[in-house]
Amino acid sequence: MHPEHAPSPTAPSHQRRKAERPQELIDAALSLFVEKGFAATRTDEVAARAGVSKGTLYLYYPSKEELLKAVIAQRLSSQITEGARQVAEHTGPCAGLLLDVLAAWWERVYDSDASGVFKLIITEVRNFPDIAAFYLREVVEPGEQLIGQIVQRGIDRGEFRTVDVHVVVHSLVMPLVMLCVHKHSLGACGGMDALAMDPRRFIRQHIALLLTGLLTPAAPLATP
Amino acid sequence: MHPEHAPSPTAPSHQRRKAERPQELIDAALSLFVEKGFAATRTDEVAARAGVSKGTLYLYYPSKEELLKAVIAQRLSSQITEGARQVAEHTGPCAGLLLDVLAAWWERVYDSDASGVFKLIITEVRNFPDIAAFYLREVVEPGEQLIGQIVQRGIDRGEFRTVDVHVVVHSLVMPLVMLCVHKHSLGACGGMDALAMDPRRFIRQHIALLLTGLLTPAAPLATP
Amino acid sequence: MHPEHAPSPTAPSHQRRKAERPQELIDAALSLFVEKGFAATRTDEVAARAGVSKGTLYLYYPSKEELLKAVIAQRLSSQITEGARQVAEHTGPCAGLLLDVLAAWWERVYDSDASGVFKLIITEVRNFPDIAAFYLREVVEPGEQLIGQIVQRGIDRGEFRTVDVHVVVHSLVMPLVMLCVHKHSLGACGGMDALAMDPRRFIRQHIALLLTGLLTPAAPLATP
Amino acid sequence: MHPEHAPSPTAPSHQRRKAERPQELIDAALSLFVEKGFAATRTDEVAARAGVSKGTLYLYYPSKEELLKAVIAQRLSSQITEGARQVAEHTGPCAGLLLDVLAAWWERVYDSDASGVFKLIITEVRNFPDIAAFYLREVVEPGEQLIGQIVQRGIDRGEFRTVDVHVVVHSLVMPLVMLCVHKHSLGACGGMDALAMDPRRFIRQHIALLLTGLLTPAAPLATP
DNA sequence: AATGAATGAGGGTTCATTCAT
DNA sequence: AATGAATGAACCCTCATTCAT
Repeated sequence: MHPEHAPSPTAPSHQRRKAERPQELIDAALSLFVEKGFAATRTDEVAARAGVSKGTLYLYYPSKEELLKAVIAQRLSSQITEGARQVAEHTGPCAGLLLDVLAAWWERVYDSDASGVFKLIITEVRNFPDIAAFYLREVVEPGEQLIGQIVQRGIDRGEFRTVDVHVVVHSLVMPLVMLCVHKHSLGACGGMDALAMDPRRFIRQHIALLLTGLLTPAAPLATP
Repeated sequence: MHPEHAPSPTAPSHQRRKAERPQELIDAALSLFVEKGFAATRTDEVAARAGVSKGTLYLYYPSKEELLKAVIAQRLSSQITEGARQVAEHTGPCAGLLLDVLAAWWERVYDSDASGVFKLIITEVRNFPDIAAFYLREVVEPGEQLIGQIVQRGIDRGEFRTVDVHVVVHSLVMPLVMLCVHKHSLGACGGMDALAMDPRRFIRQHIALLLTGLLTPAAPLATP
Repeated sequence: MHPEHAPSPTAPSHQRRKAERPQELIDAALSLFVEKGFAATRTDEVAARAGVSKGTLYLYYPSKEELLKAVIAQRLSSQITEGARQVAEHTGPCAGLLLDVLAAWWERVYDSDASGVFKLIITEVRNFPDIAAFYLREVVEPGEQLIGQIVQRGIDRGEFRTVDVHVVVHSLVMPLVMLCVHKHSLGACGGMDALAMDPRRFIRQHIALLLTGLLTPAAPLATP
Repeated sequence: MHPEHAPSPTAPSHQRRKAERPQELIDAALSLFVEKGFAATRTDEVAARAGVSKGTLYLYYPSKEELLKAVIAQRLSSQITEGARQVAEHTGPCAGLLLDVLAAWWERVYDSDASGVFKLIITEVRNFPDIAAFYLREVVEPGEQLIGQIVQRGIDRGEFRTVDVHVVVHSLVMPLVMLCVHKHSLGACGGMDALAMDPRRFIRQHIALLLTGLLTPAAPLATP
């Protein structure tokens, strides 16, 4: 209808900014919500960190609460799909696959600001119950599915001892999540490095330790 | 001044109530802070749940923030000492000791409302940095000390393989903490039991799984 | 339950103020809503005119809109009952009764701040449709009933010509209402006395003029 | 400056639109101001109802308040002149003239959206005192002049009894104005037709009723 | 000691107005 | 001329804190 106003690669900067605003606001909101909590974050802070005025925020999100939901929704989309691809392609021993998939996924999340989403959910889920169902469906279930599948395959192939898959999955994953949470709580309280260790090294050693308990005596940890 | 109100061994019940007020307020505050977060909890709610009026709260704590600190401080005291005693008395294999100490400590915490303190600290530590130092000194360090000691003793005795003590301690403990946090976040969002498992059983299996990876091939899991 | 807190004639001034607050707030709100309109009146203005702070207003009324409804509701109660009593007691000619009832009712309303309610309803009824039904039921219908009854009695007795009762009632009443509205709109714009006349005199002459048109040639205006 | 855009008798349609913008904006503003009140009407609503964007409104009127003044000013011009012409041409009895002039004028106003201006003035005159002087000079005074003149002529000719002209004028006119106001307040609150009558019929009967009281016994209501 | 009415600073949200395009 | 994104002052309402009783 109004082709002369359609955004295009050569659109004026005014138009390009508009397209980027929602993401800028979500980024600002995520960092502040994780930092201070939802209730303690003021909308002007979010706007200021996104480089706009308070009123502008409301051009894109109708309320602070909707902004929170947008933050959660957009960070949860497709965090799992990448791992699924890795699994599909893999052919070698399951132990190595587990280590690779978990460590790769975790490093991707831990290094990005998506790591804060775990803290955010822990903090806010009881005040906004919609989030719970969403998170379970989008993250918890597909994630457990994925890891559980690998563990089951290892058992079926005789690489792993016969164990409760559910238990193993949680023993593996909980510390990964915990480190993400830690990064944004005690870990962010400068000066006192509570854990006093390299998180990457820890995660790999943690997985290896569990694999040691998991492997049948004969099985190798990785392809020789 | 009012001798007829002087406290006595046979003081009237409303005198006894007075002595219990601080604890009642702390209990009310803890449950609400854990439930909704510090910022989203109103002081009238705390007072109401403690069965007093809003003004009364301020007779015992000078501000909402001081109330928070009192909540944290009183819940962290002497959660560790019990474990230390167990360790001192124990003589058998370290694997059994680890399982006993960890499971006993965890069950005590998980079943009480002290479990909420973990969520509370994760949520609020960045807004109240005093809490960080306090928590590290009172909980994290003595806890790691205690568990680390047992692991080290197992290595020294040849029961455990030579591993990074720090890593093992965190692999062991993080899921315990995580379950406490879960109880008060997703786990409290009625209806959807995300984990779908018995936490007690999980914790024992988790520890056993790690011990399997930890034990030297010859060592027994428990006293034969 | 708490007899020691029950308000009593000898209650402390603190208690007596509390009992008077709702009326003080309604009076303040009525005058301001009539003066500036509902939307253009700020809640702090209402509070200030009532001699309290902004927060106090919300101890008594949960929102500005509920305050408006309270204003309307309390001013409409029992404005009609007094007239009904006069009618019941009267025995003489209907013309005199009409003049007395209408002029008395009108003077009572015109001189009090209830006169502003007419303007308020005209102004706000479309934004708050609840008010319409309430006003029709509490004021319009009983009022028309009352006046219509007198007119009908006059016709039945042969004092008045046979006319459309409905029309007469409205011809009589509309200028009365109009003067009330005028008092709070153009009439309040100091300096320019648009009507340039004594409203009391006008109302009596207006009624008399209509009665002249109403009376059968033989009937007297009042008891001889 | 831009000769290619110079307006011409055969200007393109978007030029003609431009010329109509002020009127479209005034129409939109009038209907909304009457509906919701000045303060409760948002400028985007006015713009939307006029079919333009919010910014465009400010090309034609420098502020919301100036728009209000424009609305009032343009609706008040020349509502009276038509009546004046009728009076000048008339020769028959004054009673018929009064009925014709008043009913014709009233029907013209009541059926158009000019009827809303009465409500608008009642509602806003205290917030914008400029309007008061303007309205009195442009509408009230010439209107009273016109009607008063006819009444006076009737008295002079012996058609009407000797009465207070001022009173008669207001008794005649107030219900006419009131019906206009009613149309846009209670009358617009769908469903409950408070008056339950045909306004045209009422107005004619109202005037006739007053004329009955006004006429000397011998005078006819209209030319035989 | 206990109450709860009162306060007022502060936060979420709206909207008249501006201005780059 | 027209747009609509952006602004920020202002408004409604909340709630931590105080204090008279």
